Amino acid sequence: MYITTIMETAYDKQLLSVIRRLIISLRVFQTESKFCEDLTFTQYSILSYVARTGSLEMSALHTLLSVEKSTTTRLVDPLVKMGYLKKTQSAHDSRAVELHLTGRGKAVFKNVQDCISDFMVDMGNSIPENKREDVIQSLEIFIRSMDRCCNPGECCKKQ
Amino acid sequence: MYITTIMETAYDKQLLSVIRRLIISLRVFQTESKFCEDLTFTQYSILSYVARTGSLEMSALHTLLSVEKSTTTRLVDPLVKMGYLKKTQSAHDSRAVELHLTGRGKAVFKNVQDCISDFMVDMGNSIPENKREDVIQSLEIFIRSMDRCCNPGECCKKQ
DNA sequence: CCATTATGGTTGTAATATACAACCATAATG
DNA sequence: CATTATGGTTGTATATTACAACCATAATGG
Repeated sequence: MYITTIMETAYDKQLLSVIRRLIISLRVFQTESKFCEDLTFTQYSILSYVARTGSLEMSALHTLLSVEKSTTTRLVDPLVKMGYLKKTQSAHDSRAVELHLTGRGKAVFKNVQDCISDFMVDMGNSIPENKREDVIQSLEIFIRSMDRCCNPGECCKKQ
Repeated sequence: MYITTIMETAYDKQLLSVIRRLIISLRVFQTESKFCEDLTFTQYSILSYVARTGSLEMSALHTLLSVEKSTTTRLVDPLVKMGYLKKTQSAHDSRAVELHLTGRGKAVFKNVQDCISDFMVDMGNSIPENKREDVIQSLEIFIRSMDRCCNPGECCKKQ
């Protein structure tokens, strides 16, 4: 009983420490790094979502990225300016905007994709082969538990 | 052989997807959320590093946080202004600044700690008990592999 | 069929996190 | 003692993001 308590405390500390280090390590994907073709990770993600579906509405995109619609506009903007994405009016809702890859967009996306893919392979390779399944699965669990417990207004804000 | 290739590709995709979702889920800790006592997660971390060591130099802190020294100054600043931290000159190096918790700082830290601790317990609880060890371990592996493969100037920037 | 409400998107404004460069003071080195 | 290195701050700039206000169009419900 006593031991359980101690171990639970230790576990919480580990969790906290892991979260801190995760945030630091994941920083590579957020600010600093223009990957290749001068795109950020998020911009690459946007291209990849559009590529995957052929044509994507802004509203779908802001759901995928989990950001405000205004932020979506601002993230997409440079991609349009650089000529990688094209905006067209949706057929069934004249308010909605559809995103498409341009010819150049496709080419650039292919490049970045290779680049990111190299990265992922590298990363995958530095995880011992027999652990890979576990790692992914654990990450899934971790993410789910974070999402479950961090509903806005709940925990930590209850006070 | 063929199957292996396919599975490796799938694995990379999973990794990519997991990274994206991690970034989104961890956002709670970064911008939005003032936890309690109007502190951000990073500010809480700073208090906790100082509390742990009793007195901490700025240079040690920017190593712990993995940020530029100028950023450290700016993160610490509000905590000093709010009267939670005190800066003193180091005894053995008159250039160096030591951080200490004030009385108020200690009280506030205690509060936030309880708050964060609740959060961690919640989070821990939403991970099935028999998976907890695995999750932590996998996260450790994941972090290590990210740090190993993302050295600045390496992968993705090679081109 | 029109009035109200909801939705999709953009723009204005602001906060935060962060880096890099320039700088000052003090230490360390040779 | 001259040069170089280190600890910290301040100036400046960029990216990410939110919220609020707004416009246009859609949907709903008397």
